[in-house]
Amino acid sequence: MSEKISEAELVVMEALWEQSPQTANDVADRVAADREWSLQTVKTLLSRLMSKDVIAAEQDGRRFLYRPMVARDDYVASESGRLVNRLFGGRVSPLVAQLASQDQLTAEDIAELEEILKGLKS
Amino acid sequence: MSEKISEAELVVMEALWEQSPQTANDVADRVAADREWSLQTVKTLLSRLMSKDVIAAEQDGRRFLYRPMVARDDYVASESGRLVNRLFGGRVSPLVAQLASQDQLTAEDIAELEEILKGLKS
DNA sequence: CGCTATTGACTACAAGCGTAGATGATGCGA
DNA sequence: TCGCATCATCTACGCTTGTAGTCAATAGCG
Repeated sequence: MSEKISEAELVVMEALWEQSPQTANDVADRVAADREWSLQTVKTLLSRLMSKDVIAAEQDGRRFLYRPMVARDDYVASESGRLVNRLFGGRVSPLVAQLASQDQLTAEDIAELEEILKGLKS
Repeated sequence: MSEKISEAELVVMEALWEQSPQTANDVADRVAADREWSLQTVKTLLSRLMSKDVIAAEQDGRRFLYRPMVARDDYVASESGRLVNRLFGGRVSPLVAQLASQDQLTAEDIAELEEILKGLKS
């Protein structure tokens, strides 16, 4: 489907998902929390995301307001699916087993997982 | 830690994880199931994996026997962790919720997840 | 002992990525 | 109306990736 979003581009996407629409400057400010990027870098990333059709811009006076064209949920879904397929042969439980063995599961996670399972069984 | 393994390189790693040690030819044959790569391509990938120190080679006559230096489990663990951190703020349950909402959970997965949770609670 | 087939090393090359400078248009304040 | 600040666009450049060709060494066969 929509082209691959690179690591750096994703940081910009996150900023837009957090709030939109935003000007390039807004995005740069928001991104500055994570990365030490110049404004130019952020603009380049915005323009690459534009050509990948994952964001759109609407003109507002002499600047542009950018907004995401793909929902974060959709992106996250496709990335998670890709990982599960690549590394776990499409099976989800080994992934969780893996994370569990790394102690990446918080008590809260465990409780929530139980909820999820309960919901699925009915 | 060890450097990033690219998509194509991962295919080669999978072949080595499946069985090792193997010669370049063995790997190429095994890889041929997935990808239409020339033997040269596989050799290049092997040599890049060597310089990334994720595989090692031992000389056997005039050829080399390659073997992985990182366990598949370790790699998988770090990749899963990365994904969970990048996309879910380190929380595991939203990942599973996400996959569940895509119907990626098989009945078997659900049963196994219950087992995992049971194990964790004790 | 010389030739050929095999094998790793070196080289290549286009596309994508991370990072950013230079340029050019333009709206606004003086 | 003129200069400046502000934007977006164009260009750049070194690095990685995907894919593969060529070269040089060498082991084994005849």
